[in-house]
Amino acid sequence: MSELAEKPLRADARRNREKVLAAARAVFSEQGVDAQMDDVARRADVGVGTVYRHFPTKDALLQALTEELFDVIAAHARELLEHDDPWESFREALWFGAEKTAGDRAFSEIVAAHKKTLKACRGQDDLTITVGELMRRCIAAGRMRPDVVIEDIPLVMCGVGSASAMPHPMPEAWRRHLGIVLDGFRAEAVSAPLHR
Amino acid sequence: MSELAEKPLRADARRNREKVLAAARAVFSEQGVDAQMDDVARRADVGVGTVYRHFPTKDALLQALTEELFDVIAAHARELLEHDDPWESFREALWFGAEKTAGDRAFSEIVAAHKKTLKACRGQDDLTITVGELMRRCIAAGRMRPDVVIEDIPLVMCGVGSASAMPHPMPEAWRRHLGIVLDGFRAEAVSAPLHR
Amino acid sequence: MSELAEKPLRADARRNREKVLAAARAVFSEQGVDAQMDDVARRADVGVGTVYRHFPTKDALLQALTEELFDVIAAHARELLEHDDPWESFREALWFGAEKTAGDRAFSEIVAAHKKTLKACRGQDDLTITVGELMRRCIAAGRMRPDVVIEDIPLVMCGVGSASAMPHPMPEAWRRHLGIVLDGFRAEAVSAPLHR
Amino acid sequence: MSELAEKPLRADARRNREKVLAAARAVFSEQGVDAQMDDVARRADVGVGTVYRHFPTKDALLQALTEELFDVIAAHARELLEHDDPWESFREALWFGAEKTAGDRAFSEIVAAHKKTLKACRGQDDLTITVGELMRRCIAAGRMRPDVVIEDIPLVMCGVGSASAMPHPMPEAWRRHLGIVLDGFRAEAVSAPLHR
DNA sequence: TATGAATGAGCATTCATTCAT
DNA sequence: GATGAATGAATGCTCATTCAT
Repeated sequence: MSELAEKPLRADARRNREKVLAAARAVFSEQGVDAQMDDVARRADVGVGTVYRHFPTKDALLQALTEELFDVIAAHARELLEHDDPWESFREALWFGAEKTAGDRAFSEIVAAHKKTLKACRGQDDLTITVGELMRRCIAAGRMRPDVVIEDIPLVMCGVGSASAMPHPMPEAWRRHLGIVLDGFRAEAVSAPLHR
Repeated sequence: MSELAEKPLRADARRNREKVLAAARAVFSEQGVDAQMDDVARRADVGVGTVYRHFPTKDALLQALTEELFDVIAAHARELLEHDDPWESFREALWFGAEKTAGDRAFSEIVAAHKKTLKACRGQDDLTITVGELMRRCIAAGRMRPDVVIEDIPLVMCGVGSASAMPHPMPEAWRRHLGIVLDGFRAEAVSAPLHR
Repeated sequence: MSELAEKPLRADARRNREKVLAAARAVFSEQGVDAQMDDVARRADVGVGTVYRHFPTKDALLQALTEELFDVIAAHARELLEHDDPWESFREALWFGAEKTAGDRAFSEIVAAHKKTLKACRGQDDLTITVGELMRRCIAAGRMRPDVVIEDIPLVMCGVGSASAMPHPMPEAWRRHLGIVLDGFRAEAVSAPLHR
Repeated sequence: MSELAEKPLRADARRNREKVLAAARAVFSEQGVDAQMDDVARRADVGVGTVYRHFPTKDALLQALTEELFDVIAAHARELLEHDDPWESFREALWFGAEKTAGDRAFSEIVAAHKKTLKACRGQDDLTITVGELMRRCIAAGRMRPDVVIEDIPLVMCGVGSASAMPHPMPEAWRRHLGIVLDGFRAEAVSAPLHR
């Protein structure tokens, strides 16, 4: 009956797990990875003990949050594999991921790897593969510079994430920036006489 | 004759101040802003008290380190104002700043504003003005997309900085990435028909 | 029914709070305000964290201790407002307060204002008002010199407190002293021809 | 040539010693015994090392300061032994001592014994003896309550000292208080029907 | 001898994690 | 299972004292 043979998990337990995850999402996305476990518990309206029942350590909780977001972004990217226009698919995948990254300070910090290098996770691998594939298609269709590689994506995302952590975050700043950088990824960009 | 009219500062004091700064640079650039003052002292082979004699708080030390780097980068950029080719000047200014940013985890974190929003400092203002001017020249010469703005620079630097904070930092990653992004800033990039 | 509508506070928490207060009372009354938080924790046989859970700062703990004592003294004084003999009431109020002051080095230091000027607290205001009233009655009844003022009381208490902080505290010293000073406050004292 | 066969002490050394003592007097009398050695040095316009050359520890410096004041007060009291009127002599001795105590926060704290119980010193012993003698004369002449003892004096001084350490020190407060307490010490005071 | 930079034990406070209720 | 009080190692900073210059 359960999706996975993991644990049936009583109804109220599952409900609590969701409450904790939601609270943790809210707290960490607002305050970054240095937010405190007590704040998460308070926001979830449960005791810290309950948080620790579902997630053995703070890192585990952060990991779960991160994986969840990677999963969402990866799923969205995967759907875009169906689309015809490779460039638009890639563009939309990035845009969606940026939107999520910009809205989550902890995720930004983790993507930037400045704090808490997280363990490899399925969602991230999945996302890497999918976006890699989207990029391959763009390049194959002559729509993207052939020297853009998958490793470029986190670096772009880091800029997006930092924009929203700025003292005076301008919501539109990262959007404009991303637009420019994506333009730079286009094959047309490199086709111009680049070096004088 | 003296660089600053501040205080002559005894020879051994200056030497120690340099030792502290060097140690702090090493420690914070490796471990980020969360490194401990005791580690700095240990690395400098002095007592903590000595660190605090030269820098009243951890923040002040971080600030000094940051300003120093901004000063170096700004000075280099300022020299480039003399060059004829506006694009190459801009490119070199960014490249130099990126080199410094990539090598300093604490600086990266600060630029990304994920931690410790530092007080405004002269070097940073100077750099902002100078790079702004370099950009204006590029745009005036039709060498840069006119919609690139000074606010884009920190976002790019954040990506560069994150690359070296990665679990398996590939030194060449940020270089390739920066090259691509800078290409994207070029006027030629946007002049191409964007959607065929 | 409940003394305070604040928080019910779990049974063990209240017990620990009392343990902390008692230990703090013991430690600070013996060693003065410079005693350490770790000593309080050790004496209470709890971790420092527990001390800080109940009192956010050392000052807050000291404040609580001080207020508690002021409350006890003020309550006792207030009861004495019921008595008929104004002089005996005043005398007993002072005596009781002196007993408490003499037994508490931190309280003595605070009353003497040599360290940590504490924030105004209800108990102290209450005590000031009540003793002021007791004094007014004495003066009205012609039992106290009319030039004695409420400000004299802390000065007397300071002497009492110092007696017990002496290297070789003689418990009887402050009692004899207080007796003499109180005699000096009596109306009869000043009514005698001062220079024969 | 030198008063004592101690050390001839070079002229500039003596001058420095005086500078240090004066600065220490100023600093400690204003800020109490918790003032810092560095502040003393700064005030004396010498290095800390010089302070430590003349006084091996902070306690030794405080001790010297205290002894000096005790000496001054004791000398003044000793002169008063010549006077005819025993009461006026005693009164003036106390008044003079109170004036000094009120003007010196560190001295007040030390007299109150709340901090740094100082070693016995000649000046203090001298003062104790002299004031004891002044008191004996008063009592013999029937001018002082026979139950007032020398131990009462520090307790009175503590009150005087605390008055000037108060958050809003009223310079006149301790004077009025001392007047009242001294009145209470008079024989006439006790000759009145004291206990109803 | 004077200087003031260097030392480092000491102290208040925080916060991830544990565990008694 | 849930709770939240308890724990205590960790961390930034102070200041009396020492010692190289």
